[in-house]
Amino acid sequence: MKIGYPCINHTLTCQGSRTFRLKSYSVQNLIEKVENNLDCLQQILKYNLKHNILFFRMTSDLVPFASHPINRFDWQGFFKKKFRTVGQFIKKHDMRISMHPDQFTLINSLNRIIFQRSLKELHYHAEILDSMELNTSAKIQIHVGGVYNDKTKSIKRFIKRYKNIHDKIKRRLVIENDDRSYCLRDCLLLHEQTRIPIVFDVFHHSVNNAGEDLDESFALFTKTWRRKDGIPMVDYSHQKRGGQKGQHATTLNKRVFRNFLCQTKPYDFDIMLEIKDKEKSALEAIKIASGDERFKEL
DNA sequence: TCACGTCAAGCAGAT
DNA sequence: ATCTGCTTGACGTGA
Repeated sequence: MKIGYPCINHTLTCQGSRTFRLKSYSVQNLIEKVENNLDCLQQILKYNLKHNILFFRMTSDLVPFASHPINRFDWQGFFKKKFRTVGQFIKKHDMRISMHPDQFTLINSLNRIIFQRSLKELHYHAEILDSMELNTSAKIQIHVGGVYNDKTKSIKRFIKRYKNIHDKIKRRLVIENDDRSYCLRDCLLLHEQTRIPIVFDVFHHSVNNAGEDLDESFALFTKTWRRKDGIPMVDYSHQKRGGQKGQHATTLNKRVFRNFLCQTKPYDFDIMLEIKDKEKSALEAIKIASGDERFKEL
């Protein structure tokens, strides 16, 4: 069991995920920003290592506009050494990495152009992880996509398109149950046809499910991961106190988290904490988990 | 230095 | 019709 947080670190002063406007695009600008982003990533990873945080979701903004037609720059070649160095650090310390392309990445879109754009975006994510020479336990997680008033058809469209996707993407792609359209049961249906592993989002499941309790859910989704995929991944969050239904919590509720660890005792998995205060909650979670025999110490 | 309009991209649900 | 959330606000112009 490893515990982590997504994308940015609020303790460090470095500004990660620095991007710029399309209007100010230039190769010079791109190089500058990528350099900054990679430096910042390195700082974050160092911080994480120091604090026993061995799971991290890298921002999709490492290379701004990488999948946009405006980009004709060979950033993979230019930054080859730097990506490799970061990757070596990750591997040396046995860290786990994931990425989460944003909501515009839709394999099952009705619009073929959106699908094509999404492939490019996925390709970009795969290139990042490949440049770091990480194995296939480093994953790219997406949601199933839109429903378009016909879930059955939309799932079928996903499966059909998935089958022709390049293996470079496929070997890293995992799907996550979401909070309104595709629940765990839908993802399992998709898994049967595609063998895609499922990232289980605890919070999404609590608001969108087909009646499975936590234990049943874990029994089901953990089976979708094979050895080469690494151990199963879980996105963890809970309801923001006093906030609107579905809003992510701003700080970790320790009692609820302790209870969650207790309820899932029979299973080993890595936890991505989707809590607004990021590394602060990760540190709390690690404190709580450190008594747990599943938890991985340095 | 700071305020604030705007930023590549889509969908669903709430208002 | 318009706004909001999504994994993360932050860029950059104009005063």
